[in-house]
Amino acid sequence: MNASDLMTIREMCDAFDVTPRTLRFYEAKELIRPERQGSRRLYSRRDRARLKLILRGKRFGFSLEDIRQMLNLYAREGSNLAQMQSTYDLARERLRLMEDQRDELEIAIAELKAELDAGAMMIAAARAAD
Amino acid sequence: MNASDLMTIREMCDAFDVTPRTLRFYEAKELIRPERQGSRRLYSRRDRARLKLILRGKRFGFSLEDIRQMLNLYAREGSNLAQMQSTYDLARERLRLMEDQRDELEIAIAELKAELDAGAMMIAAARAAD
DNA sequence: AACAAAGTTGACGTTAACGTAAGGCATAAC
DNA sequence: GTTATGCCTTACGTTAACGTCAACTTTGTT
Repeated sequence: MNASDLMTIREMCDAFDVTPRTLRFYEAKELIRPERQGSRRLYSRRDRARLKLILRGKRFGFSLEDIRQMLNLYAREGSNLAQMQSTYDLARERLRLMEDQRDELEIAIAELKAELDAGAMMIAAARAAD
Repeated sequence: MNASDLMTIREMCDAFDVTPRTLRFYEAKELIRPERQGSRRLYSRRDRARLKLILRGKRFGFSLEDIRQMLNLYAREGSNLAQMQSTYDLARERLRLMEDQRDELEIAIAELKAELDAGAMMIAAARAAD
């Protein structure tokens, strides 16, 4: 990080634990827009903030396309009510999906555990009969 | 289901809520082996049992390849200790993965909820200032 | 000047689990 | 006999998020 607060692609990769390919990919998908010094990309503080949001979105299970839309809404006019609302709705929907997924997972875990208990008994039986 | 207990592909689809493509795909992947009457597939009780196991495996998050191996182990010699053990190990590993996934999901849900609460307040504020 | 290190732009490859035609028998109904 | 189904095989298409070259240009180092 130099005086003007700009970072090279490698510094970004080290800082956020991503590959150059990933950063270029996000740029191609219009999720970030680093400035250029000649042909080299230089990432500003703002770019880093966006990347943070992107990575967080991914942890939440949003697709890059979802994230792009939310970022654009966010950026265009921070105070547009309708846009904030639609971002909000999107997030709520995602939350429901995540909760459903968690519930299904919980059920599957319980079932698999039961299965394993039964299987463990069968293995023990086979071993005993050996 | 006729006298000999065999079902056509369509009956199978209706019974298990899958598409013909799916059944043929599973067959190509050597997960099921329906007999033929001419070129037509006919599914036996045994095939249905396997399909049940396949679908259950999918709910557990196993890949078709995992499932294939487990079915083969299961079928070859029901009482081979080493084989049962490896199936068991695979299942235990999968269980761990599922539990990890559930935990991460739980965290992400909590984070997203917090985010939404904050967002809700901002929207409310914007609406009030409107 | 010469060479290595870092960055750039294409562009094809990967993975899983099917979807989706396209074109062709075959059997069942009318 | 012919239309209407139903089934068959073959094979390319799909989706997401990058990975993995290849072939250059640019920059830094000695």
